[in-house]
Amino acid sequence: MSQDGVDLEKSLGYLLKEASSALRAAMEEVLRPLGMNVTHYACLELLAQRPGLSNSELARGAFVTRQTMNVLLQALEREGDVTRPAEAPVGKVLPTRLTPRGRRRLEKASAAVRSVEVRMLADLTESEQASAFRILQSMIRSLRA
Amino acid sequence: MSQDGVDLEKSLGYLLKEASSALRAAMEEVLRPLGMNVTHYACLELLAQRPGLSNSELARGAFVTRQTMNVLLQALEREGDVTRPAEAPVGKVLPTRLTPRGRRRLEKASAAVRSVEVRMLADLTESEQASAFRILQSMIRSLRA
DNA sequence: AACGCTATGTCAGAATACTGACATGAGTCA
DNA sequence: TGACTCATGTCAGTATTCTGACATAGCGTT
Repeated sequence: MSQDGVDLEKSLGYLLKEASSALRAAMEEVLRPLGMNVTHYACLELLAQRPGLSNSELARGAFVTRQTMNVLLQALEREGDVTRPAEAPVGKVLPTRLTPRGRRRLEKASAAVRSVEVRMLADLTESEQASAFRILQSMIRSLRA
Repeated sequence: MSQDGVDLEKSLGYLLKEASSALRAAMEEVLRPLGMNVTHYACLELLAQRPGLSNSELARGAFVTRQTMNVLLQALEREGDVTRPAEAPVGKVLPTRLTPRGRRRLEKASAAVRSVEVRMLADLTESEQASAFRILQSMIRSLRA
């Protein structure tokens, strides 16, 4: 910017984008040494919390299309971080699971990401964090309506 | 998701991404009928607030690389929404300005985007909005540190 | 003046994510 | 049962964004 610190009438929408962008950059930075990117990490984290998620469900959870998630899953499968049955147990849905190797890689990544989040919240009180939680959820609900 | 509404231990980071993603989707939706996307709009809005911004400055403000912003500016120039001098008045920096046509297109887009933001904040009180402002700025500051 | 350092605009190629399309399976309803 | 709708996994092609690289201009220090 030609003149910083003047942040003239920044809207909440812009601030939201700015914060999200800064968070993503910080995450990419700590994940790169581990050979991961954010989508990569999001996928493994989702699988740790909800084993057996399908490709489409993972895509929605990581905010990408199911085609994009599919190529990521193929790569993760090739590297041995996740497994999918060769045939669908029911319907066409292929439930995905972490392998022990994937779980180990996720642990390191989780620690790195947690440290970023801790830094992000460093100057906020408990009650401010609770407010942020409520407010963000309200925004999401209203936007989806 | 296989089971929605259970939002198990969602982190603030995830919520931030979720809100930003929902906002972007909502913006794309209202901008599409106007033949614009979000980066498109961000560029014009920045130019309205700070006429004469350079390519690199616009890129930083819209959270893309300067290469990406450059191709966008070339398109905007071709369509007659912005103008850039053929030669740099000083150094290599090419100051960009809105044309009357660009200003008119921006006005419609601004109205559409504002309506989205109003919807996003519909269920929040004035003081909650002020809290959101403070909190997001704190997060950004901490992440950049 | 001369040397580094940084930032800019731009070109080319690579990587990444997307849109479109298809066949298939589950669920619904008449 | 049959028709319809919707969601899934996947393939192909397109579009978009990024990384790498280059020449150049401003700025500060020596």
